[in-house]
Amino acid sequence: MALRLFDSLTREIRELKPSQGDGVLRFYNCGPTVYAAAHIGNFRTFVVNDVIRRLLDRQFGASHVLHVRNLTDVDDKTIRRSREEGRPLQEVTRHWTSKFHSDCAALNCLPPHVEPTATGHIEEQIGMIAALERRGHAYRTDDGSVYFKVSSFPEYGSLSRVKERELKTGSALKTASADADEKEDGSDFALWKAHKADDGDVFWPSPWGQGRPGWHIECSAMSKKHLGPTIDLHTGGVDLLFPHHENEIAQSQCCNGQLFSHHWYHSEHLLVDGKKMSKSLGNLYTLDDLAAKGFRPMAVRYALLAGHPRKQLNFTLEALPAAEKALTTLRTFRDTLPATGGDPTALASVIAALDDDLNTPGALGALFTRINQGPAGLDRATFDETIHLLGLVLTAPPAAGQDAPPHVQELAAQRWAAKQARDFKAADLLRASLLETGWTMLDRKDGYTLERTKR
RNA sequence: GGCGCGGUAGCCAAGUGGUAAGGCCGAGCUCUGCAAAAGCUCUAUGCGACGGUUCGAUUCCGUCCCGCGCCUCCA
Repeated sequence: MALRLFDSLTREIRELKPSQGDGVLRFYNCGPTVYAAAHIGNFRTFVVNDVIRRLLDRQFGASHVLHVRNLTDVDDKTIRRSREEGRPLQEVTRHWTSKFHSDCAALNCLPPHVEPTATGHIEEQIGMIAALERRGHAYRTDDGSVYFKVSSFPEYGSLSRVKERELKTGSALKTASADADEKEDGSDFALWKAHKADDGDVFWPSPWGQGRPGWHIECSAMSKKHLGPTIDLHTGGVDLLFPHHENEIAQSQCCNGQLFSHHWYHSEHLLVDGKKMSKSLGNLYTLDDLAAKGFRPMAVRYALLAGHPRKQLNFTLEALPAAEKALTTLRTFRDTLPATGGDPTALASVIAALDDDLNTPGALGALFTRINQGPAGLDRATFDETIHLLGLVLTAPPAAGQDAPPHVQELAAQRWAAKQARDFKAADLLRASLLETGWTMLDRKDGYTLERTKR
């Protein structure tokens, strides 16, 4: 079995394979803008990409996969944040980069092999822009900015079919961006942005004067530097399809004179309560928000994988208890398995679902279907190997109740004593008293634990 | 207005031209004094509506209704 993924460019499901002689699969995944804590919608994309990475590792061997995921550490949002907080840009982006890393680790996402930053590749970006200018694909404006001339690239729009829509709607597409006046054409986009007062001390020297790179060029430059001019797979969220990826194709191909990426994959958005997340709707969650409600990151990961990656997934808080329960079932089942000696192909149906355009809900369904047939013929090695592809970690939730207040501890001790004395009437009364304090006593084999009463 | 996606049980969600995976919830049962945990069983004559193609459609085609996303720097 080989991994087949939908390709946004050709709009068909195609097998992934390395295009170059060294057999290395070159994989570029558009990363986050580090100006705030990433929300679970962002993480849907990163978790999905993590599963892709794991499947690629499995298929081609970990040493034959090169995974690059960038950090956007300079743009309007990061600069605005820096100014609002009165802190240097680097300090802000370093902080949120670190937060992103710890969140990724909590979600058990494998780190990419290279994690380049936009500010770390200013030279490369300037080099590409200069090359585009030389080749007649870019032009300067009076304020010292440089724009990509979309009309110079006839294939522009092939990914998003933006041309079709423009032909039909004519002038219906309004250009709302602030720099519209400077552009020759509404579809042109910034490669280099001249320094403005709002940028403060964020600028670099360039052949066009002080300024900073446009957003799209960073991915073209970093991808080229770390993976070469032609890559095998480029991914991101659907919202990046246009204009970001469309612009990347234009820049890279006009600059390098060769195909940019053999395969494009876009994961769909996560909706919360039926709507796209937004602060104004109050339905935007970060991992910390959910942790505060008592949900572990692994439950979030499970919930994110419970929907098909190319379909909008409607996330609700109710999904998390369901995910926790499902993880418990998986863990409990795993513990009944012998270490080895089972059929190594026992879970082939799970892997087949993943290989078939990353059907994660189908894979989970296949997994539970097999589990419901009982443990016979399955061993832990095979089970773990399969679970590893999904990146699920099946450790038990931390024991709750150690922080019970003294009077609760006292009641519990009394009840335990009553039970040992087989005075069940007293024991039941004490259990009722405990419930009133908001705690539940769970009898174990050789003792008991205390948990906050659920609901 | 354009482009794209979706409407499957209380909730979430796969899937197929041949008669509906799975998870959660709920119900019953087993086992533990009780409770919890765990295990077992059950839960859509039905897949937005109406037409069409077909021996047969939830699955293909058409129309309609509803929801969602994108349309210049949002994963």
